[in-house]
Amino acid sequence: MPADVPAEESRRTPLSRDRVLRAAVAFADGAGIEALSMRRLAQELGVVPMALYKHVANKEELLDGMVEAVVAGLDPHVPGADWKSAVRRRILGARDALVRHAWAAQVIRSRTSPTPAVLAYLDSVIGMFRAGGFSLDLTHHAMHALGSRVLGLTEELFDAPPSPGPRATATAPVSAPAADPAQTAAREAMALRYPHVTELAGAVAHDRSSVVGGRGCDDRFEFEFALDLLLDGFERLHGQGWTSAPRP
Amino acid sequence: MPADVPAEESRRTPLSRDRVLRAAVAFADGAGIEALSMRRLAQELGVVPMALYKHVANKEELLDGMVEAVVAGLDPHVPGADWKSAVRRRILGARDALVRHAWAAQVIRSRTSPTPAVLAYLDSVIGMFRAGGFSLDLTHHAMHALGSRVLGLTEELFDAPPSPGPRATATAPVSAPAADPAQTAAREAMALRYPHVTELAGAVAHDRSSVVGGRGCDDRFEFEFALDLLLDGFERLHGQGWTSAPRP
DNA sequence: CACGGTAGGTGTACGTCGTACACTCGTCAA
DNA sequence: TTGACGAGTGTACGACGTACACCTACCGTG
Repeated sequence: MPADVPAEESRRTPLSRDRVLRAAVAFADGAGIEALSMRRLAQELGVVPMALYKHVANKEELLDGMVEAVVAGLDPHVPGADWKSAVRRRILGARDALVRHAWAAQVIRSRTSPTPAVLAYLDSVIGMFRAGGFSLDLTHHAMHALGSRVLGLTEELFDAPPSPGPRATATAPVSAPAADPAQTAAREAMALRYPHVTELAGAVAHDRSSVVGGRGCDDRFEFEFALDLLLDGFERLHGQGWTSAPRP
Repeated sequence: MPADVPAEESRRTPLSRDRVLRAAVAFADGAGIEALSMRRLAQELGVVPMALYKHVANKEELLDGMVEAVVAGLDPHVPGADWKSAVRRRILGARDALVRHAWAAQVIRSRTSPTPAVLAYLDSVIGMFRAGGFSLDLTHHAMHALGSRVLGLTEELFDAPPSPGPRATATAPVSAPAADPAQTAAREAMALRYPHVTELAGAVAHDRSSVVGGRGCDDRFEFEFALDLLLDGFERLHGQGWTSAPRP
């Protein structure tokens, strides 16, 4: 083992949360998410494993950060068009990102609550429906129906906002460090940052308390809504003798 | 440490692959899939960890077995009806099972190739479309469009059948232990067992070799097919002023 | 009845993982 | 000059999956 390298080359750029995240994304892209461990990542960065913990709290937060990095990279918004092509392009753009980073869909699904960039993305899609004149009601069910196609997020997406979410303040660059009344402040900040998500979350009586009955929005209804929409579509196509590639 | 218990109570029912699987499912139902480890499961069964390996090859196979146990429990087939309500009821039945076992969707998605029971399930759904007069073409795209709603399986589902799948023979109770010509035998056995899946897989030119171009069936096309079906549906509903709960 | 094979349960051990905790060191403000 | 502080280090612990050698109770056969 060489005792002491001449002091150059050994100390590279001094590491940072951003560099850690970027390296993690690159590593996962190349070697797969299951190969990503704190130790391997540290090795990749030429550093001892524990050094990473000065920049991310733990592996969970590392994964959150990786999702943020990917989702934040989605292009801002498509030029003005009807809601339909706007939504279409936005979602296809998101899909492209998830195809580029094969691990991302799985990781996003595994997160217990959405990260800020994901919320921002959802907010923009909801905004497109609203701008197209969709009712809150229809927008809500449409979002559920799109389900995993709107990125890779499952239907339990809308859980977090109304809940006492410690995540939103912890991960987001919102100030509000602690204390009790600060929570309402955080809620307000969120309403400003994600107006459409907030509007939707507020308008819908999302009572998950009763699994079976429970008026308002239950998972079952959303599932059937999407299922029937698809089945009706199949029926229509079948009826008119549809065959592949009707669209260029 | 008690030297020697009176010899009763200590040796319970003698363990078996089935008992291991059942215990694993029960444990995951109760404690969550992330809490399930070989050691914990062994403890739950009052046995030393390595004892499990006499009944399952490794943890991967344990998870496969758990999926099998859940999926195999789906009721056989609904009484004769039009394709639409048949498919509908079958899928809702599958969904019920996945709701009962919250871990199942995630585990199914994580499997690299479908287990026999999953194949059988798919086969039955495909069969329903075919019985309804659907073309192979439309059936194929419909299955992709249903995507995660058909259980929890992703779109890369149809990879395995045409590939040199060592899994199909390894996991399935098909005999054919090894050797080269046995492979075609296994393929025939599969065609018998899952006729519709085989038909579909054979008819479709599933070339994943070229990600971008590649005539035939590419992921991108399937994604857009489903997306457009949904968007068209939304447009129609929006146009006719749809509001919640039009169906009982 | 003795006996050897075998299936099923055991014990020990290894390498890997995430990460707690105490440390060293270089930098910069006072 | 000092002393606080933040970034990187080293050591250690308790999980995890599982390889491998072992024991042991049972079996059909001689």
